[in-house]
Amino acid sequence: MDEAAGRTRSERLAAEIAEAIVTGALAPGSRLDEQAIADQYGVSRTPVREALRHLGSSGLVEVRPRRGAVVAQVTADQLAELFVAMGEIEATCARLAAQSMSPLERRRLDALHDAMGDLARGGDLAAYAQANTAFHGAIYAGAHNGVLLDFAAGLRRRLQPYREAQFRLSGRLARSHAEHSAVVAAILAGRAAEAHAAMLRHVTLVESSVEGLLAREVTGERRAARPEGPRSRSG
Amino acid sequence: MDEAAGRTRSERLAAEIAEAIVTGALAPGSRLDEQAIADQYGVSRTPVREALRHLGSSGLVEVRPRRGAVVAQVTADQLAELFVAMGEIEATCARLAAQSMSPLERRRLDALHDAMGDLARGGDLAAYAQANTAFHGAIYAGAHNGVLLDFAAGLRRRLQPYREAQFRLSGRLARSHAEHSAVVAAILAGRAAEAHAAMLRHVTLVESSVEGLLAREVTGERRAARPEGPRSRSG
DNA sequence: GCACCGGAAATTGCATGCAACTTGGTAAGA
DNA sequence: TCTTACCAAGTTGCATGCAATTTCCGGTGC
Repeated sequence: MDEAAGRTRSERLAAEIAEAIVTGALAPGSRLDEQAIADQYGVSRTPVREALRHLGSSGLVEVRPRRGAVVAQVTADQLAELFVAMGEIEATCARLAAQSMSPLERRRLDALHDAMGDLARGGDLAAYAQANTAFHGAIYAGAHNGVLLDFAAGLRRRLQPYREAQFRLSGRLARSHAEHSAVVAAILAGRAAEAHAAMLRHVTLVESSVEGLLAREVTGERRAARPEGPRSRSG
Repeated sequence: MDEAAGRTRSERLAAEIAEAIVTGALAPGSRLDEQAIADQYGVSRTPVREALRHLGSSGLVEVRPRRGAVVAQVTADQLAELFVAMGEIEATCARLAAQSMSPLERRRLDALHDAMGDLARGGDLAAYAQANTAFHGAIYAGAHNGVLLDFAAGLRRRLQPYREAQFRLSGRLARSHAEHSAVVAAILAGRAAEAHAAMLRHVTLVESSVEGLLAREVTGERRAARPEGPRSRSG
């Protein structure tokens, strides 16, 4: 039946709404009407409210007191900040991983990296993207720090839509794999500072390539999405 | 009178409960009975539930589905992870601050640091602790990254109880100020890598001094595992 | 004596209802 | 025509009530 029986309705709602957001089914800026969502899922407003609050504290939705919730509107500035933070956290995890990964973890990272080389040469975008998530996840885990792991995972989820777009660029796969090679080599050799630098360089390049896409999307976007309201975003 | 009039009851409740936790009025592990809290604050359970969920996602309380909420129980291992993460984030902010602080921000940081020198020499623990929060906050802000700022502020709040204990140690004030000097000098000169290293060293020293206190506190309450987890797994 | 089992109390999760606030639209006045 | 006041509709915040689950406690069997 429902294998999620142990979880509460609000948890399942939060998971479903989050899925709808990261997959793009709910566009940024969309209003999240409590009653409408409640009707849609056949529950009352109470668990919907809890789910929205939960997503609010994870940054996926923006809850404004007495004014309802909307799918988090990521401005260009905020996206840049997210990418910088992501890069720094990933680089930190890479440095810690170089210091404290177990031999088994290192072997697995190496094997995963090798397998991704085949995927990159084969040009399988979807498979590479999935393996890429596992690759970065392995490095987060290798840092042996649950706090950083949670933070990195949350950031990655928020950046998921923008990150996927980046792989559509031709030639990014081989380049991504080459950058990974530098990271893996440093981690396997235990060269912490080098692992940090290599990962930071990698994510910074991802960021700059995404920024190109974003510039087109944000500035050239038609009114179809209808952002909630042009609030003065001077900062 | 009530300057929090614009905020909702659940927000005020969250702030008050958080205050009670970080000040130690609510001990770690305490059960947080919804009805009891509701009666205590003269509200219904609904806003209490929302406040508890909010605090749950910030890490201050642990909410277990269908089993109620308790003040987050921080084990020795988790505390170590929190300090490591805090140190890495602070160091990252220091490096970014060295790169991107405005001249005004640098002057203000320098002035604050000077003022803290007087407080340290005067031995005013409370004033120094307050200024210390402002000092680190200035560096978070100097990184010009709201994501890292939020993360650092959240971590700092969770570590607040343990951090305060550390200042009670004699001689820590002068030592703290000396370590700050290295950080400030690097930031003002724009030496990013040096700022990173100096801040990491500073926070690591704070961590090790707190670990001594914690060892006594934790073992006094309940027999805990060895403070240093087995990093290299045998098997 | 100890483990196991069953029922009652307590507590959480959710549904429903109402009041307060926000918002969109309309009309009056300058 | 633009601004402002106001009113109505819609939405959120909160209180209350009920059902489901957990927890506690006493009894029973081994």
